[in-house]
Amino acid sequence: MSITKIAKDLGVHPSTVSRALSGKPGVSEDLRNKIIQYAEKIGYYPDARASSLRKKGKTGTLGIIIPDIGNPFFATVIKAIEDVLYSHNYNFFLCVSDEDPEKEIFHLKSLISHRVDGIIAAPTLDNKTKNFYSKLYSSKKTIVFFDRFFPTLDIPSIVTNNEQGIKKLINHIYKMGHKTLGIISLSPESITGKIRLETALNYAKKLKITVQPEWIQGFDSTEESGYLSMKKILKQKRRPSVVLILNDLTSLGALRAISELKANVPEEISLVAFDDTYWNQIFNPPITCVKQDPKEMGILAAKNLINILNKKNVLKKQILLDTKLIIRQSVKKLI
Amino acid sequence: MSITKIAKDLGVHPSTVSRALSGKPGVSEDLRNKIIQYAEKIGYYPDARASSLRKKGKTGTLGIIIPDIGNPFFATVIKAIEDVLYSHNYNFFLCVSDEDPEKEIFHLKSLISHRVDGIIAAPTLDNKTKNFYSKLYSSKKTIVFFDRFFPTLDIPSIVTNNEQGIKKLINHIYKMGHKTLGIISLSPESITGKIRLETALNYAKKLKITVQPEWIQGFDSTEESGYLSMKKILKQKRRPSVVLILNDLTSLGALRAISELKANVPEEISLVAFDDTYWNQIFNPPITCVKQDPKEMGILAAKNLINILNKKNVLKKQILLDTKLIIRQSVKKLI
DNA sequence: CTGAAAGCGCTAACAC
DNA sequence: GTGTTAGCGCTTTCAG
Repeated sequence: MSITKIAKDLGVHPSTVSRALSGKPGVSEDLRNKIIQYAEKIGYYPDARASSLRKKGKTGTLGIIIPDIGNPFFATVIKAIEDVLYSHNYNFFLCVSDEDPEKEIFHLKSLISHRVDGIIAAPTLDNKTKNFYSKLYSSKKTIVFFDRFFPTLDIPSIVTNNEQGIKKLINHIYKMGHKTLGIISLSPESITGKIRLETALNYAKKLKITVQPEWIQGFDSTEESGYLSMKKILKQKRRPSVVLILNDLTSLGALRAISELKANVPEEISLVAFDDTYWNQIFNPPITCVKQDPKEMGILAAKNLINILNKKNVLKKQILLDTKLIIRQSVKKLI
Repeated sequence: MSITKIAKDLGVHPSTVSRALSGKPGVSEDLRNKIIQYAEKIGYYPDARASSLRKKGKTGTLGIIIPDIGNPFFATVIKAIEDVLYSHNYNFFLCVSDEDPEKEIFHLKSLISHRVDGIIAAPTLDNKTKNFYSKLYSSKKTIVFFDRFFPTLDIPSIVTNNEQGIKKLINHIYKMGHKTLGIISLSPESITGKIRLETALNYAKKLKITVQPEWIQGFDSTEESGYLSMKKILKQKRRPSVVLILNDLTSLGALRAISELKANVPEEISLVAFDDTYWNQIFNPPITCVKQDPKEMGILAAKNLINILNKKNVLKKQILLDTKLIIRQSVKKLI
């Protein structure tokens, strides 16, 4: 199944076959058709490796790195990226980092070995990964970050305005009269979680909303952590009037805990969440939240990468996406 | 950044560099170390294309084809596959078919061009795709199907026992005393949907459960379809006592319709669903359902493929996975 | 232990 | 129009 074999079988030269199959001029229509038909008949598909190797050009492949496909947020981003890439004829390797710097670097090396044209990544924020991305970038590899980025690296990125989102939520509960706040946080390694938590604490302080240390729970960005954290908060004798949950999977767990303990929302406890996923609308009552736009994030990341590859101008290096407050019925009006 | 460049810089022969870097014997330790250090210093990563081209061996890459990453079921399968592949050092191209035969065939061709070692696919069931897979398989490509398969093709597959799952659900509602049943079905192209629907209809008939034609709704496998279908059923003056929903995304939509219309489950209407995803547990009341095992499906698909690639024996060609009935509180007891 | 030469499958530049 | 030649980056003989 190679151009050489076809050439031999048809008694012509390999270069003629190459020209015929790749639509280049310089072959008579008769011969071209004969070659194309024969190639189809024997089920020939050109070897992309050999072709890209010889052309010294692009491979038409990209690498995408995400921490977790199980998270609907990332699944949605990937879906949007896929859409753009397909319409531009790119294939991509999907790499899962599990937030593990070693695993991420392993994948990066392998992507480089496969000579991908570019990399779209939600990077694990760690010194090792930072150094590696930095090296790659200075050796002219095309990289676009989404969801997270390294503040000290000048690599294009598409990130949600997390501070804005948190402030919108806290403003809302403030207006509803809440003065005590609990928080279900994320993995301590998550920069996203760190930013959201810090913004929440600072802004709550500014508005004189009390956050007792024992009201801050969460050890991880998983459903399990959300579940256990919410249970811990609910079992305290002095509870906050409202709990802020910092992402989608943890809020799923928190909601499960609430269902299980049959806590009444918003009468006994109010709830607000970062991220608007599937379940926020069908919970009883529907959850007030701040919505990121993972679809837009994916589209922008992919388009930016492609623009850079095509040497087109990229308008902004760092894109900050707005969040949207969606008011539902999970916050009790106290005033 | 090539072996030749390293060889030139160090004044040795490319073949020596190759031996040194790939851990082959026949290089003095001193020279080997010198070469390895130099390679690291200049950030050299071997060209996987050139290497696999020359070795005439495997590329270490696979292709995965799914209809939709937005669907949590497939996201979970992918996650499991990724886990197995990573531990066996395989990279993979992720391809999304959108249930479009043309798109799927386009992706298949591109996977072949990239000379993937094997393909794991939840195929779109269509004559065109069937013929294409059939051709690929007879030309010795390694393929494993999951979630769906072509009954007339002898290609290994890992599929859920859909009939069993539906029967478990219908048995349950029968025991609870229900005599009238509505169904929210899937896309007419979905073989999974077809099997589930037919089994439900036949088995209901057998148990003398009535299914009026206007109680069968659904035009698609999406959230939207589930939402609109449930609304249609709820608005009828003569309604079934229980509604069976045939997958996860449609049940999400159905639950949204129920929340919106404030229908009381299970007092006004009972619910059972195929698939146990995130939201079944946090809905009020929690949804009785039958659970597939997407994780197991992914693990088996990946392991089977790897076994075949390693010429190990595959125990069973067609694996049928059991379903599990999870009884919660969405079905009213009528007797 | 190291070097030389050949070739994986393909394409681009150059002949005729 | 078609053939010839060279070489992308790598590995694998075979020499020395």
